[in-house]
Amino acid sequence: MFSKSCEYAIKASIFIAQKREGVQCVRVKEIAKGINAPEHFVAKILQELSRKKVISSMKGPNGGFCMNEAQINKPVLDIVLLIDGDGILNNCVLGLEHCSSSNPCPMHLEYQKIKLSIKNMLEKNTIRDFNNLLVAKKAVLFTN
Amino acid sequence: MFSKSCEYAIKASIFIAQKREGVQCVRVKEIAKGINAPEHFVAKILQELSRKKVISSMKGPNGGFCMNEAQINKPVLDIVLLIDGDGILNNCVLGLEHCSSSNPCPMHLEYQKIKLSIKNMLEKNTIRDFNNLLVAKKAVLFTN
DNA sequence: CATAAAAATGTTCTCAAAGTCCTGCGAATA
DNA sequence: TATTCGCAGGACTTTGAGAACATTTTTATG
Repeated sequence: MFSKSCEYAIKASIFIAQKREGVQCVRVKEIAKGINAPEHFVAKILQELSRKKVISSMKGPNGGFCMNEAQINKPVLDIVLLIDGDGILNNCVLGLEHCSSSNPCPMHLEYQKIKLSIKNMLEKNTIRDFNNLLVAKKAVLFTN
Repeated sequence: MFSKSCEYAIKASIFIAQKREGVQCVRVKEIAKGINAPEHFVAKILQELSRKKVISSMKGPNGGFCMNEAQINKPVLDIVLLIDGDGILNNCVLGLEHCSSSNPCPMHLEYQKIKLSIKNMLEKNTIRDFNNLLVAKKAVLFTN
C-alpha cells in the first residue's frame, strides 16, 4: 500500500504529535526508537517533511522536530501525497499506463470504489485523530 | 497494490480466457504481446500458474496455455494469493509486525474496512467477469 | 567566543524484485 | 523416428528502494 518511507513518515508524525507537550522538540533518535525504525533513514524523511512544512524543526541544542496545531490537524493524506505522490489514488491496479473511465482496464470500475474509500479514509482522518487513539492507549506505534 | 508479477498474472489469465475459443491454446509470445509484458518474464509466471493448476498448458506444436471452464470461473483472489500471498489482506498498513484488533496500530480500524472491501472485490469477481468486459469491448488489457 | 548538540545534505552501500538469457526436455506430427 | 515447437527451470543482470555513513551548517549556551 504505502512505501516504507511513507509508513515511517506517518508513524513519525503521529509520534511527534504525541510527544509534543507545549513547544518542546523531539530528537530524531527518540523518534526512531519510538517507531522502531532506522535512525538515519528516518532523519532523511523528516527533513523532507520539514522542508515541505508538514512538520517543523529546530537546529542546535534542545532542537529537534515538532508540530504546531495547524500541522497536527492536517489529514494524513497530505503526508502520503508528499512522500508517495498521488499514485495510490490514480495508478491503474493492473499497471496500465493510460487507464481511465473512458479507457478502462477490466478491473478499473471495481477498483475505483476501493480507491475512493482509501482517499476518503486518508482525507477525513487527521494526525490528531490517530494520535488520540494512541493517547487513549487504544493503539500502539510499534510491536515486538 | 499488486506486485508486477501479480499484475502480469492477472492480465495473462484474462487474456488466455479471452483468446480461448474451444480448446485452443495460446502461445507465450502471443500472450506477452497481448498484455504488453516481457515475454520471458511472463513465461516464468505462467509456469508457476500452470504448476498450481490455475491455468493449463500443452507442450508441442499447437501447444501453449489454456483454461478450462472451472479455471475461468475462479475468483481473481486465487491468482493474487498464489503470486503475492495473503499480505494484501493481512499486512499492517503501517508495517507493524504484530498488528491486530487486540493490539492495533492507529490506522488499523480504519484500514480494516479497506482490506475487507478489497477482499470482497477479489472474491466475488472471477476471471470470467473481467473477461466479459473485454469481450464486450468495455475494457482493454493494454494501452499506448 | 568557543563548544557542543542537533538538523541538513550528499554519497555510498546493500539487497530484493524485476527482468533477461540460456539450455534442456517433452510432446506432437509428418 | 526425427524434427520442430514450446514449456521447464536455473542462472545471471539490472534497477530502485531502503539503509548506513560522513560532512556541513545552524544554534543554544556557558
